[in-house]
Amino acid sequence: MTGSASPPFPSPDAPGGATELALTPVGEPPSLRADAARNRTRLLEAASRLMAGCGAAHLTMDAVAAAAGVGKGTVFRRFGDRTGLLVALLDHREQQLQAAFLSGPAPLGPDAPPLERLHAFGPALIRHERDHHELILSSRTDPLRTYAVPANRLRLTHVTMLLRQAGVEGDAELLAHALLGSIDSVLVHHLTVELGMPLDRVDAGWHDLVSRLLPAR
Amino acid sequence: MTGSASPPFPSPDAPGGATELALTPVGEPPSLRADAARNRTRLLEAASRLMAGCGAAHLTMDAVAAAAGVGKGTVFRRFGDRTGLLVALLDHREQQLQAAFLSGPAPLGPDAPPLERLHAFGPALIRHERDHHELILSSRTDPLRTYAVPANRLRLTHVTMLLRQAGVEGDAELLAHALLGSIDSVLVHHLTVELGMPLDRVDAGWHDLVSRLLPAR
DNA sequence: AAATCAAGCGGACCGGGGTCCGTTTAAAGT
DNA sequence: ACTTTAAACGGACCCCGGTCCGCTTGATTT
Repeated sequence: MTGSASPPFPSPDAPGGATELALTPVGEPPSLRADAARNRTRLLEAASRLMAGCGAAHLTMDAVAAAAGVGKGTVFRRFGDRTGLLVALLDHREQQLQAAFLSGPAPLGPDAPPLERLHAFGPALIRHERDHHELILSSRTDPLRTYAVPANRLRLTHVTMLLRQAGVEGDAELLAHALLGSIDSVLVHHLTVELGMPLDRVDAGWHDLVSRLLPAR
Repeated sequence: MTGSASPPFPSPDAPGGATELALTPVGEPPSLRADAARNRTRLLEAASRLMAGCGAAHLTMDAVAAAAGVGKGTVFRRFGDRTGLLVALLDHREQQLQAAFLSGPAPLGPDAPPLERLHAFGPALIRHERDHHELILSSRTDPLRTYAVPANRLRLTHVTMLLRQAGVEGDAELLAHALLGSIDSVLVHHLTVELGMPLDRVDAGWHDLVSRLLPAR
C-alpha cells in the first residue's frame, strides 16, 4: 500500500519496497497517463543532455524542468526529489552492467563457474563505478537510501548467491556486504584519481580479497 | 600550498592535507586571534547543544550562529561550510575512540598482539559508528572529503599497520580499505536498525572476515 | 457526445546553504 | 599611547531544492 496517502505527491515512481526484488533490469513504472509518460521521457532526456554539458553536480532542477518544457512541480511529482531523478538516470545506465552479469557471456555470466564469475565481477564493477562516478556521487545526497536502490540490492543478492555457490559456509550476506563495500565508487575514485593508483592494482586487490576469502578447496 | 588563494575565506581551520598525518588526536588549529578562538568555542558548544535538541539533520547554520551570538558569516569563515562544522564536532567526539586504540588498555591498545587488536577493533568501531550515526550521516554531504578527514586517515593507517604486524604479505592498504569499508556507518545502521540484525551478528561478521583474511599461522 | 473526476500540471512561494563586502577590532610596530 | 594593518565580523543578498494549491486535461462512464 504505497500510494494511499494524502500528501501532494502520494508516491513517485518508486516501487516502495514492499514488493520483492525483481531480478529483471528495472523497468518503467506501470500505467502512467499519456502526458505523464511523455513528460517523464522528456525530463530524463533533458537531464541527460544537460548533464553532459555541465556535469551532474551543477544540474539544477529548474534547468531540467525548463529544458524539458515543463513546470518544476512536474519534475518533483515524477521523481520525488533530486536524488530520485539521478537514481533514475543511473538505473538506466546500469542496465548494461546488470545484463552482463545476469545473462551475459562467461566469465561474468551464468556459463562460468561461481568462483570465476566472482573474480570477474570485481573488475567489471570497478570500471562501472569509475565510469559513472560523477552521477553516483551526486545521487548520494541521501546515504540512507543507498540500500533501497534496486541496482544495489541486485548486486548484493548476486554476490551473496555467488558466494554460496562457491561453497562459503556462514554468513554469506555479510561477506557480500564487505566485498561490495570494497568497491565503493568514492573509494575507487580516491585510489585511482587522488592517489593515482593504476586500475590493475585495484583489480589485484579484489582478486586478492576474493582469494583470501575463498581459499581454493 | 593549500591556503594561498584570494577568495573571501582563504582557508578554514582545516590542516589542508599537505602535512603528514599526525598520530595524535586532532588538535585545535594554531594561533587564532583571541576573539576568533572564543567564537569558535562558542559555536561548537552552541552546535552541540542545538543538535542535542533537534538532531543533526535539522541543525541550521543560522540557528547555530544565532545561538552562539555571532553572525552567519563567522560560522562559514571558521568552518568553511556545514560539513566542516559537523566534521569538527565529530572529530572532537572521536578522540575517545582514538585514544582507546592508540594508547588504551589491551586488547584494543598497544599491549595486545596485533591480531588480537584487530579483532577488538571491529566491535569498537561498530559501536562508535552506531552511536554517532546521525552526526556521521549528516557530515557526509560531500563524500569526496571522506578520505581527507583526519580521523578516517588515522583509522586507515592504524589498520594497515596492524595487518602488516599480523604478517600480511601483499597490499595491506587495500585490505585495510576493504576491512574499514565493511564497517561503514550507513551499513551498520542498515543492518541493525532497518534489518534488525543483532549487534553480535555484525561483530561475528567482522571476526569471520578477519579470520578468513588472516588464517591462523 | 457529454459529463465526471482522478491524475497531472506549473509557477509562486519558502527556507536554508553559501557568498560578498563594508565595518570593526585585536595585535604588532613606533 | 598612537598608528597601522591584516584578520575577523555580520547581515544583506543570491541560488536552489522542495512545497502548495488552484487550474487543466486525459481517460472513463453513461
